[in-house]
Amino acid sequence: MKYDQLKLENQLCFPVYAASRLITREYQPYLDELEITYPQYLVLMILWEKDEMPVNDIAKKLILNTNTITPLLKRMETQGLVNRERSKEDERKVIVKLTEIGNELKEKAVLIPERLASQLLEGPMGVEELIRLKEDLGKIINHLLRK
Amino acid sequence: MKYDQLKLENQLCFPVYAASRLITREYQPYLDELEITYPQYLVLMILWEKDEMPVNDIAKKLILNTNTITPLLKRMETQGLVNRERSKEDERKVIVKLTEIGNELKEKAVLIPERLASQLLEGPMGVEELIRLKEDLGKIINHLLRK
DNA sequence: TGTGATTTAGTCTCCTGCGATATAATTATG
DNA sequence: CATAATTATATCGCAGGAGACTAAATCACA
Repeated sequence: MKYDQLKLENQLCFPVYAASRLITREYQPYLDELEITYPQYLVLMILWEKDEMPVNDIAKKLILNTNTITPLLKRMETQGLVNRERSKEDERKVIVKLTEIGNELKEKAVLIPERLASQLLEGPMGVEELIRLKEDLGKIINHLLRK
Repeated sequence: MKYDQLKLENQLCFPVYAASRLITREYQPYLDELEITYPQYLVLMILWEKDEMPVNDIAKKLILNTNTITPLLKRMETQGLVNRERSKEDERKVIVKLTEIGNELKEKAVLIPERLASQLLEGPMGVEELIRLKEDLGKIINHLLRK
């Protein structure tokens, strides 16, 4: 059939798109407990690893534009999770850092990856396959970023 | 280190999330030519394969809620890509079908998957690996939908 | 030193994506 | 037949995500 490549099932794009939403959905109940959203969780993970980062560094790590990250960070500031203040050295930069509350969330969040991992492992894929999947996606991400 | 599992790089979720956005971004220039968005393209692919579907069937295929798909379809109707009309047999149903214009877009769209595929194949992964990746994601999607 | 380019954030606007809820049509059941 | 449950779609409100653009600070270099 001439248009076979236009079938949804034959494309890589759709599974990536669908899996992304389904995985986010899977996080939802755990994130609800902490009263944060999935992108907020990603920001927190970055800051837990290295506190005090300029907006742009966070955007780069998450591969997001500043017009996405700025309102996100503002909402997080309103919720009392982070502080935002201009850098003294370079006044173009806004340094984002965790509040006490943001820092304390780490203790509760530490269980989330374990729970997710065990949920995924209930499925047909083993640890090695999931790691390979992660690495394969990493290859695609690097390839697309390189251009 | 106690919190290693909270590092961004150690989680599967983030690569899926990032790859999804990057791939969509890769489609953008091609979709811009057709003046459609990525989710609109997904809807069209479904209708190109089987025209005249109720809203709910489209939503299920795309794993989207009706509150996402309804405004999407309305915008597509405004753009003249599809028609929406209530089913005679079951008046709860709204049947979505392609317009002449929506149908003709198929001819132009047929090149998109080829272009995307060749772009991905410029990267470090071969056809077999990409197919395996698609299947692995399919396994995860099925597992998460099953629950 | 001055000025044009670059960097960094932010704003505006539009399109998703979804939880909660509403409404109307249909089906199931006592 | 009546009404409760289910199904199909839509609405409301909020949080992303991104393109196009603006503004301010800093940098590069003639």
